[in-house]
Amino acid sequence: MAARVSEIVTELFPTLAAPSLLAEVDARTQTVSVPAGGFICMEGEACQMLPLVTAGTVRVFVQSDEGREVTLYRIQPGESCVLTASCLLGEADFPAFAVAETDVRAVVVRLADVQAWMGTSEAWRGFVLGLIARRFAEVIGRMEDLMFRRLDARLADYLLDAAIDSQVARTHEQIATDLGSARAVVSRHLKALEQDGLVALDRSRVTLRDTAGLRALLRPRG
Amino acid sequence: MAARVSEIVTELFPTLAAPSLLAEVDARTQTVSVPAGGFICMEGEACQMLPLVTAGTVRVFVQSDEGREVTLYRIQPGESCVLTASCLLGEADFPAFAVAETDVRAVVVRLADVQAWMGTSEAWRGFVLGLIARRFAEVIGRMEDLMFRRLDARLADYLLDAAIDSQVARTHEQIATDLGSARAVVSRHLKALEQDGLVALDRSRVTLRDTAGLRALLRPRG
DNA sequence: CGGCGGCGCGTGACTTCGTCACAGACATGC
DNA sequence: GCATGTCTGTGACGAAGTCACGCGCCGCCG
Repeated sequence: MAARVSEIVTELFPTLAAPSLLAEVDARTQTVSVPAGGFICMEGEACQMLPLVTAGTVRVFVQSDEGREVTLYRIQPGESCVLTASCLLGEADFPAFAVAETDVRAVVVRLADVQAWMGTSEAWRGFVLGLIARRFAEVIGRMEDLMFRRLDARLADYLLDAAIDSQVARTHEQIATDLGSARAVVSRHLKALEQDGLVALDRSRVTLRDTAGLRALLRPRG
Repeated sequence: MAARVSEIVTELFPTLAAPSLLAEVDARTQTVSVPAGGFICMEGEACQMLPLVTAGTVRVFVQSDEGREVTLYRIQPGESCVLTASCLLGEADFPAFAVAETDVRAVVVRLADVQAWMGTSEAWRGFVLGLIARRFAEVIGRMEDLMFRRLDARLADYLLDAAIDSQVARTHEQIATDLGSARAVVSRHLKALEQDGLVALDRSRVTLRDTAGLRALLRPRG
């Protein structure tokens, strides 16, 4: 089964497909599973592993003392938890929470290997640095979004983005934590959208009725 | 004068003090000056240089279309613009603005050297990655701050931190952009603090009168 | 010296958003 | 059907951002 790891990596992480690195990967990593809801990393922890996600999604978020949350980003297959990476490499504590949203499979690389490969593999270096840079930019973009855009614009954006077949199968609560807002506020905005005929509301589901109308709401910073 | 660069670097960036690296630094870098108010890097630019700041401070911030700003962090002597670094290494665009707050001097390293040294110098690698990791954590912490703490707590924090000899020589406008708020709001809060006897207000200056009282305001997430 | 213009500040009116509380609607299992 | 927990709707309120305007201080210039 060890050969399988490099195959998975080659497919999902094409930039890592350098022969010498893949041999190392086969020899020195293992795969793990985390069930939906499981914690990957907690705030303040010192990380010891770098997970390369091969299946499922991980949500990374910060949380206030009172329980309000803001989602920073999600890790998809083919990506990695760069916060973990930056903790490992910079010896800082993890500043957020990461939980599996679905069942997650990942190839885990040990701290020592992460660091060693930074020196020995051009491909590995480019991969890790690229991830960190893109995430950093993404988080800053998210911050701009949260600070400067009005909720109706962000909500419209979110709905258009999250819709599958014009349906968003989420509760107002889930939408609120993704947007960094509060459930009651999201409910009110959704109600307003419904009254304008842009969406239809059901329990745990929003159906988009007028995507052009929704797109018209994006303007503030869209 | 070339020998001087490695001396400056040794003093301000002690973790870079590896002989072979310093020789490279002497041979391949130059120093630059930027006057107060000068732009270091603009949003959307592709960066070509990595500046290691040796004197002065740089403010890195995001800006809304309407002109509202949020300061992400400041770069002090001995630090570097890690956003630049992450752009360089990850080939992403710079997602914010960086301007010199005071006259700034810096040693600049060319893109090619930044990348080459990542492979050849352990010290360089540790330096760059450490900077990125700490900044990433700092920005996330800032986001928590902005999202979850009330303005009076953040303002008290800011005043205590920025005071020199119990004086903060800034306009309400400057304070507001640092806090990611609006001038009018800051004015109101400062007025309230004055009425509670915690500060005294003059044109372009806040004088702290009761630091213990100010510290008592920090509690929400402090 | 007087007037003028820019900047910094104070303040009121209004909007948006978060918080809290509570009620009703729906789902599920018994 | 009934009970319980989850999801949603809504009103009241407070915190914060927006907009507008006026005032005082200061430097400048005629």
